[in-house]
Amino acid sequence: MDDAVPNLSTAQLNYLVAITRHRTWAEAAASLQVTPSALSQGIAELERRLGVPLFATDGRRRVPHEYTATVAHAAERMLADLDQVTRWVRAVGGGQIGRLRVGMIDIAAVHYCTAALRTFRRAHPKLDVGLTVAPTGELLGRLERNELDVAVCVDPEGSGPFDSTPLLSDALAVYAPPGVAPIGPPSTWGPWLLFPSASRTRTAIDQRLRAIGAPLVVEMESHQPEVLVEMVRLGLGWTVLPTTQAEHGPHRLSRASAEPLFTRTVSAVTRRGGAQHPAVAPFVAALVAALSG
Amino acid sequence: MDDAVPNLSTAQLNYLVAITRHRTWAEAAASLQVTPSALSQGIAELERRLGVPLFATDGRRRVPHEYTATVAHAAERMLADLDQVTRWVRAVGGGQIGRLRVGMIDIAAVHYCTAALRTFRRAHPKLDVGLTVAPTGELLGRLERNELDVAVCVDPEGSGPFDSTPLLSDALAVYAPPGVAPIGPPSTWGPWLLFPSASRTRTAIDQRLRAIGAPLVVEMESHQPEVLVEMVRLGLGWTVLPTTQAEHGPHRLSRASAEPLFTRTVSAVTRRGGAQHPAVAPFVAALVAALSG
DNA sequence: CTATCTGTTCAGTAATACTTCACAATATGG
DNA sequence: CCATATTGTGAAGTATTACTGAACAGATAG
Repeated sequence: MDDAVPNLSTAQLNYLVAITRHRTWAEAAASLQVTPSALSQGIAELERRLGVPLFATDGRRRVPHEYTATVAHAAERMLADLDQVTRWVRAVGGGQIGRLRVGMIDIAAVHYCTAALRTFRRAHPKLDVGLTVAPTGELLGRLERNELDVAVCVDPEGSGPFDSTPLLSDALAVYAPPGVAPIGPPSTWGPWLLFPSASRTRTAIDQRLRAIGAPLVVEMESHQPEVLVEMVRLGLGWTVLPTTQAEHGPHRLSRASAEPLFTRTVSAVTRRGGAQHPAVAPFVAALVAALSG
Repeated sequence: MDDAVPNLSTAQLNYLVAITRHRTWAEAAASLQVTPSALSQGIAELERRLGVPLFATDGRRRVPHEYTATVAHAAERMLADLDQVTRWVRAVGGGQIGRLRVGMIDIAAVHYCTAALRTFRRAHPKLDVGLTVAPTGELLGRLERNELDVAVCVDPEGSGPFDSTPLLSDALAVYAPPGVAPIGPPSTWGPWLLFPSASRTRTAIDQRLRAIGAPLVVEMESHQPEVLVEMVRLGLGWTVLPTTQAEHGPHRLSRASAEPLFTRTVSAVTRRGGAQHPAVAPFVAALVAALSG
């Protein structure tokens, strides 16, 4: 009988995770800077210690079992935990200053948080604040893999292992092309120029538009609100945007209806777990102070 | 500069955890079946790879830093994850049947779930169902350390990394000694024979009794409801018990007040995390079926 | 068929972890 | 005060382990 808890190395877990992230083992080995031989032997050793084969051999190709994905996922989680606590203890115990990896959705980076970011950077000159701008879904994925220390994005509302601090409410409204007047009932609205279908905000938009009976004919999709604004100004269709993005800058749109279609909560989100980068707390506090004052 | 994610072995994490769980390093080394020298060198290697000292040296004694507890806690979590996924993959991938470790509070084991347990064991003859009976707090602790696969206990209500499936509502009522009549207002009740102060249910009982204005003079404490029932029958005082425990068997108590003092939810609780023992789901399903039908 | 990609296997070598032994610093007890 | 046990550390030797490099075998493409 094998030991209750086998003695593995993180390198072996890394092997497994790398394999799930690359199409071939050779590619995975290259990404780890080891020879394919080392990878092969490492996985064999891992299987031996777990006491269970992780890959079946189909001809020359290695095919994972159904349960292998679960093991790989657990390995990924353990490595993320290790990465998190390592960064934390180095920042704290080493007395270092370190690097704070911040993610933001575009509207937060270019509108809501610009001043707060600048102020925070000035207050912590030795802290290297790295900023990544991406949609909410991608930011949450990175947070889960511990590639970010904190993200400012749409609140995940309890889905996934996250803690969130609400920062502000963001209203989204419907905008018609210039010259459409008077505005008819929702059944006459469209066609639409919207965020891409994969986006979380888009899902919410579709839901709300359907609820009020607007036909969902989508002409174009883009992640860039400026593009959508321009297209609407050219009369190509209608759109739904955060009011701050549509009614800001030289070319403003005007609402089809005075009241917003719906509001979403923008929050500061962190990966759940005891060990956070020590600069996260002051950073979130700075955001809260800047946005409430 | 060290690697982003250092290459550790689970043995090293075990060293750190063992040290936190024993008073001296020699004791910890003995518990791991290695020499003190190996432990010392292993910790030194761990510190080297993390790039941070975990223990300061005060004379001859080694004293942990403040942040060391956090690292140890993360290590504990990673080891629990590993243990969990290892058991799971061995049960699934090895085609084994394995052992299901069930925990229950006494009332569930001897009253609510006896029939369901017997039926489930008969339906899965090759599955070794190990049953541990203990108070809720202890069961949750064991669950967190992955010493149990599932526990039937008072619902933790979101505290801790648990998922829970509600099974039933359990009413607790106040019982006076025989011959006390008529029953006066709550301010005349007592003295009390109750569960021990450390118990979760006792905390809830105290809170409710205070709320209705009953004086809290506690004569005796016991974990065993049978003992409390007997003492009340002998006229030594009043008690608060689950109605099913007090009004069952040959020597029944009668309530001081028809309506229960409060109700608690008994749930099937598991440790949160992707990899569960494959028999947990059918087991919980069997409980739900038996208790709802 | 050749060429190239895949993953495996087999040496040989470098790194690593462990035990044994010796030792320094603390108690404990007479 | 001096014995005596105990705690943690360091050094040497040994066994295990992990890696590289080369040779090998199945698969696929031109």
